[in-house]
Amino acid sequence: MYSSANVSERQGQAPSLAISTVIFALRTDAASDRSEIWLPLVRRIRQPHLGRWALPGGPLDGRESLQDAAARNLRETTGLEPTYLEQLYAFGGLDRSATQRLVSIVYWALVRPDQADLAQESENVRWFRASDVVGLAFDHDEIVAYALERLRGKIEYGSVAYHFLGDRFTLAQLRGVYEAVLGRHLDPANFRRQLRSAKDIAATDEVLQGGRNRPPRLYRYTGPHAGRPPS
Amino acid sequence: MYSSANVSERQGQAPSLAISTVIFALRTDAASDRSEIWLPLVRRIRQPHLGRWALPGGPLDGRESLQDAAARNLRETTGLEPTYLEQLYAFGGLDRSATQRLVSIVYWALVRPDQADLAQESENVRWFRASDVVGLAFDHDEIVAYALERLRGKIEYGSVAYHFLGDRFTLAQLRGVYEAVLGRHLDPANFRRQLRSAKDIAATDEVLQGGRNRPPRLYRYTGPHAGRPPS
DNA sequence: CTTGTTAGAGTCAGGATGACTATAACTCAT
DNA sequence: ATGAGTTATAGTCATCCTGACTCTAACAAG
Repeated sequence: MYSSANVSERQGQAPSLAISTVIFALRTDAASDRSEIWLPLVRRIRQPHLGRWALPGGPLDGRESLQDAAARNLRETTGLEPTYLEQLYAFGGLDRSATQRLVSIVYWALVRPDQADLAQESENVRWFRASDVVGLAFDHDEIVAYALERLRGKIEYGSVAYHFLGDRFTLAQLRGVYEAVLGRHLDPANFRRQLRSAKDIAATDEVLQGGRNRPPRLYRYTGPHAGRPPS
Repeated sequence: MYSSANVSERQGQAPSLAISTVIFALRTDAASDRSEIWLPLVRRIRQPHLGRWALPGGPLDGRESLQDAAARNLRETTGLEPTYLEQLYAFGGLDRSATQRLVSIVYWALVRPDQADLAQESENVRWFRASDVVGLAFDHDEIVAYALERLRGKIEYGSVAYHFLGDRFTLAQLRGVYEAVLGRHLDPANFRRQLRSAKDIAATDEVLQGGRNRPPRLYRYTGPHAGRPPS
């Protein structure tokens, strides 16, 4: 038995506070040539849930802001710097962990495909298709599901989609992001029309050469570049 | 000096975790007959910020879920049971409190006017117009501003407006809620048309008697009754 | 019974949306 | 070189939603 703590023993203790981060990246499936959402998970190297996959995270250090701690999760598991990082939700149910009362403040990040290709994989860090994750440690299954739900909600309204892509992108690539997140096909012509009226996207004078069809024009995102609400 | 703690001394300590709650209620201004957003604040009875007004809240007890702690804030300051209670944001900046590293998970609640009339006021609990609050303890000015912003965002999209009202209400009353939150005039005819297509609102066969004009029909909200996302 | 006020229905033009068609520009196989 | 296949990009058209507005109904107060 890895712990003798039970509910009555830990009633008086102050809850532990941890930060976790859901890191979403876009990967293009080589076979179908369609974009998909992936995320990195880390293998737990201690009890509870030893050996199972979990969201990157750890206890909150007294010297760090919440946002900084989430950025550190991102850096330590993938080697990447955050381009989009926002608070998702604070999870604090009584039965989240068998060994202690644990409150987790969860952030979510978006990284670009060129960054995701650089990210290290190892024995204890591996990338998974977001639609495949199941059987994670703690309540992390539900947290990932909730993060995907929020991602879907945000992409319709706001400006998150661009943060999945590099600074130059084609409209077909951007449409691929929307289709991957929303899970449905979008009409290319109508998609184009909508984005011409979107004000923080601008056409460049370059086109993407090297494809097997008519070369598409490259676009640029000119809006605000990071999502950081209050501190 | 109420504390000798400084930044370097508290670097190693685990952050304290507290729950606070922003409680919004609707009050009808007798003079202009227009609805306004009010909220109760409590006077601090200890350092830091002794004597200043602050959001109701306190440290998180190990036995309570986050939601339960927020409901307790509501109950203890107003005597009310929650009808709408949702997590707002977790604030964890390094300089929120001068005496300790403090992480606050903030909830927001909506209460109906009939409930707000029952709520006790006292020497240390008083209601304020939301647009007037300034000079609160800690960073609570910003928290209230952020809560109002979220309220505005949610009311356009979702079903929060009904939770400000009783189980029977006229369309003029509901429009008053929207106008108070959004801060602008809405056309009565267009507002009516939109709500006829809203599916979780149903007309009753009753009308409100006693006014000085044509008696308006009463409506009922039939959708889900509380906002509780994950735990 | 007239006046003032709100309730509630209806009209109309403009803008956005989804489905669809047509043409342009490129690569590749023959 | 030429035609087939594919994507880029523009345009059309009917429908729905929205804001501004008009009109009538139903009450209270004088």
